[in-house]
Amino acid sequence: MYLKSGKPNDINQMLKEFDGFNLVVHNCLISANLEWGKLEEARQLFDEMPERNEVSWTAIISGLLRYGRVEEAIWYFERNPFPSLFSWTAAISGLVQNGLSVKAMKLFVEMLQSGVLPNNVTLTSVIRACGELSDFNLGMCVLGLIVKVGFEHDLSVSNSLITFNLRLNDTVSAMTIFNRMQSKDVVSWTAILDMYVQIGQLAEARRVFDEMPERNEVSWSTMISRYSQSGDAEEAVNLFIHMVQQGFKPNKSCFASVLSALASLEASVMGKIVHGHILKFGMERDAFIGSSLVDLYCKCGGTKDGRVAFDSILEKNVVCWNSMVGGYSLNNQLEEAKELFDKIPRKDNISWNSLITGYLEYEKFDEIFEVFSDMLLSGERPSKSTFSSVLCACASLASLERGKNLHGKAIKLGFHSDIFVDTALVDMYAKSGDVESSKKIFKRMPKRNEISWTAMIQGLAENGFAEEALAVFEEFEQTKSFAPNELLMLAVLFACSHCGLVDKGLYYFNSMEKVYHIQSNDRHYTCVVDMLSRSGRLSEAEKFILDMPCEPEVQAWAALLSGCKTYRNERMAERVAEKISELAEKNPGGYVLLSNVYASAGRWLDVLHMRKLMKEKGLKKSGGYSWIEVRNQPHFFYSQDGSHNESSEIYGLLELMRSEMVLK
DNA sequence: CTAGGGTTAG
Repeated sequence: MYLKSGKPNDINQMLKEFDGFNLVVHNCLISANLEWGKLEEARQLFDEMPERNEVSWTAIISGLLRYGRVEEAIWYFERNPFPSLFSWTAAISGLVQNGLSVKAMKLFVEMLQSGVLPNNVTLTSVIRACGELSDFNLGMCVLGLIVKVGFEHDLSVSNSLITFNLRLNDTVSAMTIFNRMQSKDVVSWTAILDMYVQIGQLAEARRVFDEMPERNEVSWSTMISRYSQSGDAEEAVNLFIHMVQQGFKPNKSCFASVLSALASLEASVMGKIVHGHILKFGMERDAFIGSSLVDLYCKCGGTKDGRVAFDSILEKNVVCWNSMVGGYSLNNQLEEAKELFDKIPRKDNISWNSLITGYLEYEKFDEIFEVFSDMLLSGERPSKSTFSSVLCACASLASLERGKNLHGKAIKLGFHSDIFVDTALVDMYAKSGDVESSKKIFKRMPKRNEISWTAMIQGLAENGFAEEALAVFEEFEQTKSFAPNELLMLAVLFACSHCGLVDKGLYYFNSMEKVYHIQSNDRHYTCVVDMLSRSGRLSEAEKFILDMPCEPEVQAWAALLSGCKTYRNERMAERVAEKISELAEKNPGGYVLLSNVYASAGRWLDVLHMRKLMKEKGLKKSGGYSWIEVRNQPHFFYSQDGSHNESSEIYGLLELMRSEMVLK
């Protein structure tokens, strides 16, 4: 009683005052110290004992294993003069818990050879090891032994067998065992609940949960984490609230799951309340909870609070570091991200990807290639998400050479038919102007999602193959595998606009809400205005833009203005220009756009006027530019001037080529 | 001495 409720120091003090030595009291003290996490004290007590029995040995072995001190535990195990069933079991289960299932199985065989028969506890650990190894045959051997020793109707053993079958995706066997069990406990029910989630039947899992005869914090935790993992964060949080209301005390796993759900909802207020509870229980130093807290605060934009949570984690694992690096990346604190990244003691794949994703989000492309080559040098194997990020950078830079190189690496690493990598490749080749390669990859993709289709349609349209883009869209509609999304429809409208299929475009635009139930946004409207303006249906375009339910983009007016210029409608041009000037007052981009629009319309005086106006207002947005890559080196061409240092040569050559073409 | 639940990127 005293040991369970008392403070370790008081009791250790008592022991010193205790006259003489009592083996039983001493053993109790060792287990108590282990319970309190006082590993060194427990070890010292053990080492100083004048005599030890099998309980002492078992306690120290299992205690060391509980804290992951495998080698020391084995050292004691090998010197144990009383190799009883208990100490064998302690060693085997400890090894399994530390992920050393092969070692555990070897020990189990040794145990059998030494003539000791397993009990139900030993068997549960051994079955778990078979499951971790996903070894069906090994599992069947153990099952034979179970039947032989007569434990096939044991509750714990049956529970373990359910999990073993689930791990091997044999839900039928798992269900059979569950149904045949005479008595079931909360573990059995929780396992079967998880089975329904595994086969994708979350609703059925919820039914099991609601009808379970008995629930504990693990059952709650399972259900909450499953909701969170399958993207239903609201339901996860709801369930958490119910759990607390019903008087269950959430444990670490549960807090970690609910924090993750709150992070995806960016619910900072609720997050702070939960954080309060965690502080009350003193669990904020835990690695699982800590990394979830870091993630929560960073997703809500508070990297400072995130950092405080990070710094208070006692034993940081790689996930903690990754969460913090990802948090900085997310909030455009890329220097902090890199600085922290460099300090990660043992980086994993996600560490690299978190940093790369940050650079991608904020368009720091050079850094991406730098980090990527560091990654390769460090020996870390890029994953499919590494490839999709780095390929995306190549696409943004239209960097064909680098893209091809990556394509080769991806094939070598066996990512050639991964949906994410393939989509990134389709996009990269299309953006770099190599439509043929883009098409080739798209055609042989075994599976496609809406992003793959969008990349292909957009890619074709942008490279001047608008009709083909529309043909691909029609092919998409025939697959009927999923409904198009707004981005896909934007690509379709873009294609219609670029091949003059105005009525078809209008048809698609009108079917967006009616057929596909997609809310059209300002970019879709701009596309339609562009479409109408290009084909000379100017008054229709103007009416369309004025009837828009949302605020039109400046680009919509610009498209109309450009149409006015092409079809020489001076009066409308005046009206539109007026409108653009109004909008341009509001944002700096507007001025640049306006000056570019005027420039292309040939009104140089107005251009000069606009640029002057911008200068006066202190607006410093650079004009548009274009670039091309030669031998991995980008060359930039700005629209205002001949800023490229070989521009006169380039333009000269261009002129020469033009005359050649005319001569032919 | 045991079975069931946990955090990060895309």
